[in-house]
Amino acid sequence: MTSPYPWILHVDLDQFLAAVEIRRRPELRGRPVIVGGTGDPTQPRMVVATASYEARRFGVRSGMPLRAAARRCPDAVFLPSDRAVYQEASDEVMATLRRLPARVEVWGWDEAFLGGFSGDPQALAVEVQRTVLAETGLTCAVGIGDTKLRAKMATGFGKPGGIYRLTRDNWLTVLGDERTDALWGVGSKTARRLAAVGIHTVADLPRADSAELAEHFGPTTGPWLVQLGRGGGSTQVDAQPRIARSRSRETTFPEDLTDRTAVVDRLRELARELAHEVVAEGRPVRRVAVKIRYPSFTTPTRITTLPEATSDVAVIESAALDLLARFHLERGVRLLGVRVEFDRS
DNA sequence: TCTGGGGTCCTAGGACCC
DNA sequence: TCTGGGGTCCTAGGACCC
Repeated sequence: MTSPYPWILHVDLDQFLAAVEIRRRPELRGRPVIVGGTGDPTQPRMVVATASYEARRFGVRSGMPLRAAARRCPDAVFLPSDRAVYQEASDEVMATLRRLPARVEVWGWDEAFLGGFSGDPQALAVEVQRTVLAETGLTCAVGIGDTKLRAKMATGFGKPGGIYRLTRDNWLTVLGDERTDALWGVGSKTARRLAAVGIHTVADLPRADSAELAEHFGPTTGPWLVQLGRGGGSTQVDAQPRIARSRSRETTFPEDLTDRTAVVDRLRELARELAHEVVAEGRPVRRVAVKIRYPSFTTPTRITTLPEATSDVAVIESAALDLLARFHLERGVRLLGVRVEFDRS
């Protein structure tokens, strides 16, 4: 049977970081596992990256301070975040997906869109789950949709481990009464601003006047919000690897830095590390930014454009130090960050 | 519960040029 | 003469996502 829909699948690994940890330590299966920071829940200024479903039952969520997680779930196993291992596991999963008869667009560590296939999307979704589990030992939810947005939102209903389908036929039935911040791309701030102009639910958005929303939210964002309410948007799945536009390194210190020399030293380290990394990858740097977070949590950024793109580590480092001179450092520094941007081509 | 790290994209306003 | 209009580049900040 031919389908009137250009199907897209969205694949999302279940509790990815925790699942990877459980895979290498099977004795953890069934226990609440919390991954984040150094894995020491007595340390401040560290947060949960991923909590296993067992830990989520205690109310533990991503982004929660580890100390708060430990209060809610004192018996949990706390593990440090091990980026290299997660990247490797992610590569395994993506390689597995690429062997299936579909284009694969990687969307972060634990997500991908699949498109450009023919045939039954339900059968492919089952095949995705079966193959990923067989070859990597990891489980995933799969969303089926006729746009990327619908596929992505569908996955949420499939979690964990299930399959769900959202199309133009059931979009508003399923999501129409939900608050706007249920949408992928609408957060609490935008939801509040939408509510202020009388838009409360997903179904309110396609009824809204695009021009009026453009007045409130800008020429791109306004019409995009209306589209979002319809579940519309891109149907393109692009297998080309994405070329990063920027790269950054940042550190929150266990205790605020109060000594100017210490701040300078740490910034120098961050800038050098980052510069060496991107230079080794053959990516000349065009812009350099420095970010500071004060104890008050205000977080200004200063950025400069270099006269020309450079692969000279010393030039990048000194640009960062020049930017640092434009900040007040007297009241202490909670976080220091450096970002470099590349020329688009 | 005192709030990580790594990204992307959009908007607003000023500078500058014709 | 008291004030044009468009285009582009740059910076700073905000919002959002995983």
